[in-house]
Amino acid sequence: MAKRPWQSDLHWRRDGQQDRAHKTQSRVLDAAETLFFEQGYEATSVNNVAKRAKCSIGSVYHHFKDKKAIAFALFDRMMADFEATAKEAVAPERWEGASIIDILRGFVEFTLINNKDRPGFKTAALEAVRLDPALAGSFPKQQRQLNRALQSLILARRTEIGHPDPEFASGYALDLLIALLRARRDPDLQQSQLSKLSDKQFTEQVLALAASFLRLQNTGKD
Amino acid sequence: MAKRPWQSDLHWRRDGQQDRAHKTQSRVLDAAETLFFEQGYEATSVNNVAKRAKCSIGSVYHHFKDKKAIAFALFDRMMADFEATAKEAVAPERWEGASIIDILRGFVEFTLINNKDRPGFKTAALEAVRLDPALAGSFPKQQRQLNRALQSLILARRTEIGHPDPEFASGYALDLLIALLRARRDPDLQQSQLSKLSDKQFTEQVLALAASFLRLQNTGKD
DNA sequence: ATTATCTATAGATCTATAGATAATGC
DNA sequence: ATTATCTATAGATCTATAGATAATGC
Repeated sequence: MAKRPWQSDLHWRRDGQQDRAHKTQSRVLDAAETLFFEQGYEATSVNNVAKRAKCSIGSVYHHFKDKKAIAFALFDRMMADFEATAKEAVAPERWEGASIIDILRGFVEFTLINNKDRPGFKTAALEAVRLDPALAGSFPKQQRQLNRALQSLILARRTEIGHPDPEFASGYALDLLIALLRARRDPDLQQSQLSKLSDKQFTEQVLALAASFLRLQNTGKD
Repeated sequence: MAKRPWQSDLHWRRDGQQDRAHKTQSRVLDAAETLFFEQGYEATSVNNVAKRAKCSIGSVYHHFKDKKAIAFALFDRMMADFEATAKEAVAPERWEGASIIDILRGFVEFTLINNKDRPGFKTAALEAVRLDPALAGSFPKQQRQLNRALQSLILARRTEIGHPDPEFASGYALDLLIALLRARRDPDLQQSQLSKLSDKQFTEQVLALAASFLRLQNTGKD
């Protein structure tokens, strides 16, 4: 496999050669993802991780050079997962015959599900960036790529857009959705009306807002 | 001074009786606010704090029972500052003759300035909540209060609102502004169009969006 | 024969205290 | 006389390694 740009020798991690090696590494990463999210990176000892992964501390250090390397491996795993999912999600053939609102709905629903399934997904990654500032660009870069892909899916349907500047409007509408999705997720914004809505209601509300901003024309489906 | 609900004996802190005592406590809190924000609570040693505050570690422990007590004192200070500022900001006499858009602009501008001046303001508070989950409600409660106060300022001008449900719309519009302000602040959302705008442009953009959502009528100010 | 796992522990922090010294303000 | 500050350090982690034992797969 080609080296990813965020990997380096600093991020040493053993190339497991046995089946159980891969399984242990996965268990360690799963344990770390949960604990780093719940308690933070520093508050989590390598012993905590080992215990939750049901292996010894020595085993952890056999697979990972040091504690940092665990965080870097989590970052790597998150980037790979994100890349794979994003690539599949924005494949043009997947959206043949779909309207702009269908695409936006797909994006919102996917994000809501992902936020629920893996709450620690991003926290761990941000930790890695703190440990090695050189990584700072990688994640935003990937998100920008996803955004651009979504935007070009939308602009391929620009006849639906009533806004005078479709380029600007489509980018701004995506920002809007991302901002609202985050606000809903944010634990200390639970006072808002946004958080009181069910997933379904939330989705419809924000889509209505985006549609009104873009001034989407009804394309005459059924 | 009356005890605040988030204070308790767990949050022990010496009642300084000399001038320099108050100054030292402030220096310690300032140092901690910065360091907790930059490196996180666990990664910051009490010695780090003492050094930045230009005092000894023994002095820190003279004023604060333990490391947690520093975080709690920061939380306390943030709550008090927030309360004072919010109370002044939403005083009805301050907004006599102002339109809804003036009020919203005031809110956005204030938040932008505060985010810039004290980036660690809220991080430290969130740390305290993690250390004592019983605090979890206090901050959202205060924000809700501010929101309600803003909302009632807006609803006092409901004749400007064209939206059929002013109660819902005004709450939702505030949520929208808060979400967009956060997205702009979020360091790993720097890819967005939101972050590319200047403060001035950003303010006008989000106000236009809120105005369009509320369907504000021009009240005839030239 | 190689790779993965374990136990035990050295060495490096870091928190919190003890005890001595200096500054304050009545 | 009281309060604030300092230095020095005990005791409790926590990271990372060494060295022995067990499992894998050629």
